[in-house]
Amino acid sequence: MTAQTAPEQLLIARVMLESPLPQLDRLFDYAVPTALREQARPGVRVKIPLRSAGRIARGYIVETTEAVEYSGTLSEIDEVTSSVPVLTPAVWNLARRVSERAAGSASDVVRLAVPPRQVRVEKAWQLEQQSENSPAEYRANPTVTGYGERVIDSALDTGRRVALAAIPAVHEVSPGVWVGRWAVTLAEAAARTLASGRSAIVAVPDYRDQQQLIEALAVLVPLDRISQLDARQPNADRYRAFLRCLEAAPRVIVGNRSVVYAPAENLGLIAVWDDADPLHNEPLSPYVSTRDVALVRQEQSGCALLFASHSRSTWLERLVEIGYVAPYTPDPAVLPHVVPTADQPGADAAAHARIPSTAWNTARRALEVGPVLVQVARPGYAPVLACQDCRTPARCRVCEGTLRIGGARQTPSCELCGAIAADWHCRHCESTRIRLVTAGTGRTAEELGRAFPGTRIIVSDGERPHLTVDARPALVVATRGAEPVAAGGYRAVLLLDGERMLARESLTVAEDCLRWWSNAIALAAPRAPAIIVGVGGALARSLVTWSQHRFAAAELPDRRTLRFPPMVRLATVTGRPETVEQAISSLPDSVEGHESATIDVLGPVDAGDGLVRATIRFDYAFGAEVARSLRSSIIRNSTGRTKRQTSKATGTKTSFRPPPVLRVRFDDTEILE
DNA sequence: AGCACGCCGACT
DNA sequence: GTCGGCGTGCTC
Repeated sequence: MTAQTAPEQLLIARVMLESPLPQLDRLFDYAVPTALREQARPGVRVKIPLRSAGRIARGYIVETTEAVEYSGTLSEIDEVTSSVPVLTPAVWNLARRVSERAAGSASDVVRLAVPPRQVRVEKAWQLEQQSENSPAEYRANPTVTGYGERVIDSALDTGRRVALAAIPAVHEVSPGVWVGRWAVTLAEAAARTLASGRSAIVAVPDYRDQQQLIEALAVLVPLDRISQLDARQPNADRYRAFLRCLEAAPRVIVGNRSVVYAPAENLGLIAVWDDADPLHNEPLSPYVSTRDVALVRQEQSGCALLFASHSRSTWLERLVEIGYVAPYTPDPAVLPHVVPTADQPGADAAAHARIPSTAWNTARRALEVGPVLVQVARPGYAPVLACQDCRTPARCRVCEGTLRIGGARQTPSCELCGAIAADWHCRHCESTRIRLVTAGTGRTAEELGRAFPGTRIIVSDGERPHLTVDARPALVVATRGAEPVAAGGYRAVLLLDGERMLARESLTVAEDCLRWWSNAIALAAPRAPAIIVGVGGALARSLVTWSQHRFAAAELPDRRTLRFPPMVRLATVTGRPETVEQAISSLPDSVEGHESATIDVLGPVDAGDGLVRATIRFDYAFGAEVARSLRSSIIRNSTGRTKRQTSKATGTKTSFRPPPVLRVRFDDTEILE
């Protein structure tokens, strides 16, 4: 060592391992060799030895420090895979909080947040970064229109949390290009954020929504300031877009659910379109929805948060009621022309198929001037148990869960708590006769086409979706959720399968239907009639007055009484009976400072393959405690569990892992279906 | 996951 | 007396 070299402090890197194993879900300290000092910055991918020098694991440096927290001898970082800091501190903090809340691994969340590395893409990007051509400054003063003078602007500027009732209309953003008006609103909000020098993230449920948003953005924001980050795009494209987000210049980042993890520095806005759409539910562990990630990220970053939708979800309504999110409605108000009809399908079946005469007449007239939307149910619903006499769906008398039946002559039992419904009787008509109701498949386009001979028919469904249709007359038959945007709006909207959609057995069926119908009605031209067939009561009323939030608000007291989401939270625990039993028995039974908060367990019920499932219901105050408790149960059960079995027959040794030792899932609304 | 440590049966 | 079986536990 020469005299000039100052004695260097030992540099320590704290590393998150890329591993799904819960027992490895913590930071490990490694010494940074002198040769890697320059590269070993927080956020970079590294390779490190684990347990023995021969075994190399991958991970990310989360932070560097000079203080030693680990008392043993440190191993050295083996290699810095790339000097690009892909796991930013903000995203790391988000991943850690989100995983804690969901009793999952931080590395599982990071896997959603950081796309796999593409060496060629990364090299090209790095080269481009050196050439230092910063984008032209975005000079504009965009404003969010349709909500009163600068009302939303100031909400954005002050970082508020907002539940925004979208404007039910379509809009021509450039000649011949029509999008839902909601897309314009979100694009304006994003543009305003960008103009203030900050980035905006906009999460939409599916690709069709994303297209509309991009069209709306393209006329407001320079194209090189827009990134599309979508888990379905090819890896190279996704990684390229991801790297762009790491650049200092603010951007608008658009994508589906995983976009809420985009590494935008200086984040000014997170916007979520239609938060109740099930596509916002992440199917990968730890199963955290866009809504929840957005709420956590807003809390951490202090950015503005915009939930926009035509129909308010009960989850959002709860947040409005506790004052956490502020509601805004269009000003001037926009009221679609909704007409409920109790008319029965016409007797003349051959001519009118199953369309009631009022609906048929309206459609006939509208078809003379432009396109008409016909929304139908998706084919094939599961059979449900209902009262044989009055058709009221059968529910568990203990917990209001859904009743299921195993075999033909078996007694129905509750899917949630397992209670046997031995002496069931209908709470509506007191009948004791229960039967299986099978909702038939949806009506076909051909069937509808026969009712309107000589008309152009366009079918849009899950397999053959149409994004848009032109303004010429056509009967557009779409399954719910696959409605195209029509140039100028539909001249009439027919919601035909209301009854069938409502027949689906699910706690959330009413709010789901309200969302599907509202989204379809919002595609109508100004003052064009939207006819809803066979639906009355509070549902129809909230559509006619276009005040879906009132319906959501009215749901909440019932949910509180029944102890159902969103008034309580749920966690389902699946595993072998003794494991689930252990996890349940180690749950906390009280939370300090929240003496009135309660927790209870439904089940366990059989989940097949020798596994059982219990559903834990708890008040929000319990959230952190329940997550922590379940997490430690997961860790306890994940260690030393590999069992080797010697097969008697062949004498060969097979190593097998018992199926998921303990699976935990929070706020899974599908459990109620 | 992997891999090392550690405590009981059949062998030079 | 040991060699090695795989249950248990740890990984900076």
